[in-house]
Amino acid sequence: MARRKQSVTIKHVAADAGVSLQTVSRVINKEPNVRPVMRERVQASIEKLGYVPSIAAQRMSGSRSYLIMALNDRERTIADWRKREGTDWVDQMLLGGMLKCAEHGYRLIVELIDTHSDHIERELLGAIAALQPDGVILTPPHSQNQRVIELLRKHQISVARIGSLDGGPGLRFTMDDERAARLASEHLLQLGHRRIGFIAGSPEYELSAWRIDGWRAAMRAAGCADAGLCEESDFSFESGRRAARALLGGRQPTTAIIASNDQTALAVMDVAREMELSIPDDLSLVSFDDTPLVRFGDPALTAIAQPIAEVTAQAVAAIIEDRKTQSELDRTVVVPAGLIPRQSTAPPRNG
Amino acid sequence: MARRKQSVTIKHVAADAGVSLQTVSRVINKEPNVRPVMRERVQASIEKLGYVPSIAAQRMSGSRSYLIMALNDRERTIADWRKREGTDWVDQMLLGGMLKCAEHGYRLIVELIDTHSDHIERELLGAIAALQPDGVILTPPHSQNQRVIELLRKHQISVARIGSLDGGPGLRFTMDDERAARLASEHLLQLGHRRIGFIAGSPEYELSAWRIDGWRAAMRAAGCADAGLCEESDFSFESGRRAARALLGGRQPTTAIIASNDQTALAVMDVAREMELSIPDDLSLVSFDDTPLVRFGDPALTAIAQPIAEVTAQAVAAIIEDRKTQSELDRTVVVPAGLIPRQSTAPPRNG
DNA sequence: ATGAAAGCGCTAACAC
DNA sequence: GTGTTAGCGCTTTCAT
Repeated sequence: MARRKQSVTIKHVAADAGVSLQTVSRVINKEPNVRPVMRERVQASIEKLGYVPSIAAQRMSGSRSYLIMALNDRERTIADWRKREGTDWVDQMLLGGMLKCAEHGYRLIVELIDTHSDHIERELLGAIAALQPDGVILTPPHSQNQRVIELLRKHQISVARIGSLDGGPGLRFTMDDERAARLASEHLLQLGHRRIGFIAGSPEYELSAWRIDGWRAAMRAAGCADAGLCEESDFSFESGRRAARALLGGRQPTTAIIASNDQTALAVMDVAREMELSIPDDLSLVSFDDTPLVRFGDPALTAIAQPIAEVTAQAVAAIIEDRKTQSELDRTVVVPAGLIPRQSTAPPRNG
Repeated sequence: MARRKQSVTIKHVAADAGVSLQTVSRVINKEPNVRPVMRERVQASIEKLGYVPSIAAQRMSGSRSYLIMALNDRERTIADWRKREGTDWVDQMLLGGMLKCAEHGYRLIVELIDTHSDHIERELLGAIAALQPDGVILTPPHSQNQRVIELLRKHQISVARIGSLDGGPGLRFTMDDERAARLASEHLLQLGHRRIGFIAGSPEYELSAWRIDGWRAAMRAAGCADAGLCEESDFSFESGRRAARALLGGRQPTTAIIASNDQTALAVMDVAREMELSIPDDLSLVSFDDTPLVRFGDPALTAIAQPIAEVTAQAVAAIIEDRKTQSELDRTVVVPAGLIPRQSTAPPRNG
């Protein structure tokens, strides 16, 4: 197969503008030490010839690949895609990430890695070797995986971690899950609920603990007991059902439940239906994911809206900035999630 | 900034195996003219060192970039992502496309291009120059854009077109929209409907006409009049409402409607609600998209399920095959969409 | 069947 | 400020 060559290269531009390759390169990369006259002349040639640098070539010689990898848990992501229930985590990452990337001539590329695999390092190394991304955006649970973080650092790849604060210095992003859980709890407390159950997410996720903290803080601030009102889940529908039955089945059933994601929230609705509990009359419900099923279901659920697009956009921006900066960035960025009240929360019956 | 180098390169493997670079390259690319002994020796070194070729370097020298671009309409895609109503077209493309790519060491990269822009060629040229993809998967309406197809052909990029048959030779994929529309119509005819309205999609889309054809064929085969029963839309909710009002507002309202996508189907539900028509008692409804809102709404809609993941997987496979083959491929692949009966279709009241 | 050499498009380092 | 040189990791071509 014939060698496929670039139609317009930096050489063409250099020839057309009557300057050296290096000057063109400097203009492309917005480097200093180019007279405005030259700069304009080169820019004109670029426009005229419709020149766009090859990112492969840029990567080969320079330090940048103009590629940012969005790393997601393979199993969960594929399961969501297959289920087709509208979970749009990846879409929101693309929305925020791709657009921000485009502003800077970068591309976002989605990559799936097994979380529980022994050879997670091998998998990741493969992706790194193949793509050589300038940066990686880690989502839970990868964002708290020390082996992953270490590996990326060793390869001098900028890392933005979403939903994890442990794990050393770097770029950390949270949606302030603790505050979000507090908001949800306070919303229910204000409606008059006292026995508010909490379905925690998988303990493998750092943010699961934050959410419990927020709920517990709110409960205690209001003088409510929280003992026995927190049930664990693994974010799955089935584990949500188990948790819901535990919270609703006892002698003192909760009058409200906060579920750590959409699946467990739907599970609560399912159990409530079985028990002939009406939402919100007999039971109030808050979902920690604002997915389509949650928003457009009957009743529409009060939910925590996580600004995933915004967080991803900021993560991309931070990575690009990190590339330019000499010193390694070390900061935490908070893009708070908000509460959207809908029809699933109301005062308790005997409130 | 320091030059960031590959940790394990083909050189390391060659040294470790005691062979030339060339032999390693041959093994990587599964080329002939390597003795089994050598091949195994090299494979062992690759495994041992965890070597993975750099796709940037592969692209620089060879003819392949191991990148496949999935091109989507920018405006529509971003609108869907922002609306957050669960449209999962891109997700399904990723599901089918990424996994198939992974099998062959390829990556799928999503790219958004304006459809109505004058400088669509410039945009596309930019993406081509930057990424130099081996292949591009075109979705409607790009898949029928002659300028786009021409441009890609000129750059020797394999093209797989989904949802377009016009536009010359190449790899064409359809979900047999005509048959799908026929299935939907026959389903309603069998239930006893005679006045079945059809909300067509945007006439800019080739497949909109196919669907009309399928519906019309079924109607005529059943001896039903179809005059005045087809209303145009642009796939938007508002245009769906207009179409629904036209079909339901006259003296002889239709007893069933087939809507060309989820938005127009939801619009029909909206209008039906306003007119106090019950679905399916007063009106049967079929949606041409099987999105979450359609599946989990109340009532759950009878829908055409489009195998987007499967089509994309096949498109990826065809592109990769096309790269290997000398002769250019020219064929049409049909991955038929199916009908999923749900609660929105029933015999007409006076049927 | 295997190896050596040239070059893809670009940038870092250094000269001027 | 600007140009020159070397080389990134790999594949192609050609020689052996």
